[in-house]
Amino acid sequence: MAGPKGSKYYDVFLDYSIFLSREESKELVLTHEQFQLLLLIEEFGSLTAAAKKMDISYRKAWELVRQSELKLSFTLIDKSRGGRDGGHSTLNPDGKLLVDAYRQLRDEFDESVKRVVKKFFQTINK
Amino acid sequence: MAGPKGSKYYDVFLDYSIFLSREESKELVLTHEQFQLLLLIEEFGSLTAAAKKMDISYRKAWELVRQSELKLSFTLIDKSRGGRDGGHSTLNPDGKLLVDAYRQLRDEFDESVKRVVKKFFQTINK
DNA sequence: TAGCGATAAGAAAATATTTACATAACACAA
DNA sequence: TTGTGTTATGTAAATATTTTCTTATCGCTA
Repeated sequence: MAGPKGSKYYDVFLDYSIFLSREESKELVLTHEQFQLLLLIEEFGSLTAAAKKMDISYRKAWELVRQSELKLSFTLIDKSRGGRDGGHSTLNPDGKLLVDAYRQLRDEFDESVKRVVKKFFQTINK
Repeated sequence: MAGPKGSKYYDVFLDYSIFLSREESKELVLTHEQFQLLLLIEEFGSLTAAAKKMDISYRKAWELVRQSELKLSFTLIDKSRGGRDGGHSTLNPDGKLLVDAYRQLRDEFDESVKRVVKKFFQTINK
């Protein structure tokens, strides 16, 4: 999925999200949304810009970052105020590592999705 | 992740959820929670039992099923009231196919997670 | 030194979600 | 014909989340 025209699954897409959680308590540590935000911060070097791209308020984006770092108990982002451009936010080395692992997993997942979807449509068309 | 003792990622787990969405509108069609519910309905043959297992109210579980079928515009579950046991809910052939695809993807994802996590800890320990 | 654009953060208002409650139908069995 | 356990569904109450507004700080630049 997405399936071929005429299939029940036309225009429907089998998708996934990646997140971090505590193994024992199952508490969410980093949601898919928080990962997306990190990717956008990396791309734009700005929390304001990332928030706009995600179509959420700056206030919410700021809270997402705050919660990410609070839950992990280490920082992911270097932030600064003032200066020529008003300030910026960039991933620190820990943030980069995490985002790199995320990207690797995403790439592997994308391949899995393709394989399984192909098999699915072979099955329902037999 | 979960990482080795002493690692920043000790007790933290890299995880995922699978869902269905509309390719163009990005509208959610079947959430992870709805997939979980289908799995439990398959296992127990009852919406009431599945709701209890998921620790949500019957009312909510019923709404999740209703929305699933509404969004897909075809049914996934055969439901009946009355009878010896009061009634039951079971997956119909479409429901079974979907749940089977879900399980296949889940199995492939689990392997991917293992691979990537291993690589991650090789990286941060070098 | 005034302005600009970004981060920082509290608080209230607006929305959305979830739970709780209530009532009913259904079909079998005792 | 009454009881039992399930599905069916509307409504109100309770919670949670998100947005909006506001005020502040920071450091370069004109």
